[in-house]
Amino acid sequence: MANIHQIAERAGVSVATVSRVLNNAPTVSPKTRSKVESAIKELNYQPSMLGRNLRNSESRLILVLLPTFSNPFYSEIINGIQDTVIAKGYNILLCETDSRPERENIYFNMVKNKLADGVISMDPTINMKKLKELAESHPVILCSEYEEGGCIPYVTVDSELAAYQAVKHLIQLGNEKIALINSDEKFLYARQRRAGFERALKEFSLPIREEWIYHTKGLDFQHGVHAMRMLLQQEEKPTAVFAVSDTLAIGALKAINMELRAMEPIAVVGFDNISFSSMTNPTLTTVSQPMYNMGCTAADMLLNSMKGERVENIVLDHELIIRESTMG
Amino acid sequence: MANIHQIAERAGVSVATVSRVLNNAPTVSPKTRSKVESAIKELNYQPSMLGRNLRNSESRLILVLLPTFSNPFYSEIINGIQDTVIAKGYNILLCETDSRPERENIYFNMVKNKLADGVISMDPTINMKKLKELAESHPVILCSEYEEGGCIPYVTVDSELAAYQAVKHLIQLGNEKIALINSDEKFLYARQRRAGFERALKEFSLPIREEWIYHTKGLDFQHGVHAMRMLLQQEEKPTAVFAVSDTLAIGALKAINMELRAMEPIAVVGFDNISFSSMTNPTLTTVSQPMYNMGCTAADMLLNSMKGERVENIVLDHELIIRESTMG
DNA sequence: TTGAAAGCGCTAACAA
DNA sequence: TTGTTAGCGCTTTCAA
Repeated sequence: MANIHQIAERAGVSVATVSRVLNNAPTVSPKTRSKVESAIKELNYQPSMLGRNLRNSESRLILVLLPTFSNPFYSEIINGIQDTVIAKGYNILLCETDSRPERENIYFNMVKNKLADGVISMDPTINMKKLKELAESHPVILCSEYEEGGCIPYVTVDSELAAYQAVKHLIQLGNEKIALINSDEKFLYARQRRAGFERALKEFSLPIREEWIYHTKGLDFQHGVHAMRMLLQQEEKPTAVFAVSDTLAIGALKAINMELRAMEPIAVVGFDNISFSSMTNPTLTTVSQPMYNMGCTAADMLLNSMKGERVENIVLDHELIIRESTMG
Repeated sequence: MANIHQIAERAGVSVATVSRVLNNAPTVSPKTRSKVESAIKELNYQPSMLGRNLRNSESRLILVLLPTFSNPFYSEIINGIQDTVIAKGYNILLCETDSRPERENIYFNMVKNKLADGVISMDPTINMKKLKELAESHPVILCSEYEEGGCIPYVTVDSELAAYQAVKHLIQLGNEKIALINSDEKFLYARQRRAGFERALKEFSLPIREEWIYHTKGLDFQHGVHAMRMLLQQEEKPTAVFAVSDTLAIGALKAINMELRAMEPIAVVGFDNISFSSMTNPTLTTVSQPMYNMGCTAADMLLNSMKGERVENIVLDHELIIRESTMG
């Protein structure tokens, strides 16, 4: 692989001139430019990012942190991030933390080391203290999960409102016994969705019954299956369920299908509108988050923040998608 | 952020010595070492990857190419790759080509630019000519999709055999009218799975009927739905379907559920064993590919290849997972 | 056991 | 308009 000196030599100019051509500096005569350009072609030269990055003290890499690849919710967000940053000449370093703190450290060091220019975190399990520390000296954006009253800019949806509307929908269908399948309430979104759930129940003077609130240990389908089984073991069974994630809701649907062949159907609402949610039987009523757009927005915010601009928090619109799982 | 000079100054040694401590060189006296180490601690120093990478002419980044994030098949493979390379001090640069050639170029240039040390491609739509060119001078491994008789090492499963076994399973269940939902046969795996499909039919003297072979334009659920609808419009309907991807099979299941309430069930077999496949109703019989293991293997092969070792192609075992969709 | 110095490939300030 | 040169932060050779 040729380097800039060889190009300079071949074109009979200095390395500075080659660099100018490479960076489209306006102060190069057309004649010189074309000499350099042919040398570049002839030697099939590609400027080294390593050299450029060191010199410019940037890597043009964006670190994207997510807890797991296996929840399709993240896939669409990543699409949005990737499309946006690529258009600006950046790339993404996708990092699954798997909720393992030692991984977090690796990634934070990459940023401190200038191996990544900024961070978008979608990981609810992240060490917020360390992230805030990082954010003091490096651009960081939170996507989806955020910190209330924190100093790191975020893009998200109004989880409380969405949950409220989802549960209200169940109530208006005539359900009075509504269960909640929640994840761990150490996560903000979990607390918010629970709050929305409770607000709807209170508004219609329905009691909040702890035995109908189940906390899962994760978001995999299997956790949803397990949660629903637990709920179905109650003496008095709920007639409807709100699950804080489509993956949990789909697991719940599965459990209902398996255990309740002859019983009255149980209405189910999920959250996220992952593509699989229209493939289940029945199809899943769910809260649609604008995942792709959320990714684009997070990326834009980060790029702006990297330019030194102040960025504002953004709350995107959601939508309740009504499908068969709440249509009897 | 401190640099190596500041550490050297603080510790009262030369930068060479600091570098030696950083790299655990054995020729540093314990006393000097501890002086340097405390300087590092005091200044909270992290060596810059950018400088190190330039000097060593490596980036410790592995480029992973995939066509799309939205097929969960890839998620598990990526998990395997990531776990393996992280253990060796590498990270992955995950790149969705979206089957867009201009993106491919960006990524190939990153490798040529030394911004990535090697490539694992899982993208069937990749420009194989260019990839081969790249592979002449850089480490490249193909994962899942590969080139027969090509020179790039690969890890995959025996698609033909797996398809044969899947279809044989359908035949042994008594099905004589078996449809194939295939993707575009420009992909090797599609041709191989079709070959396995045909081998099974021939072995049992069943005719191969073109009207029961449908080629989709993609692997999304919706393509499976559409394909199944087309098949159900045939005068003579198949009694069983083999789909070359779980996503297509799940779409097919959906179409069957929607259109056939009162009809005889149609048996369905998929391919990949994605986690959704046990959440459908009925659960999906499918060919399980060892996705995580495939990812680990691809990563190991690449790391070996980067060390200059010769690597052999590897064909991993698959397994037919029989579930409700072929149990009447 | 340690240090001085060259150099990885590039950009940019300054000079001409 | 172009060239010279310093330097980004690190590793490594050579010499002491």
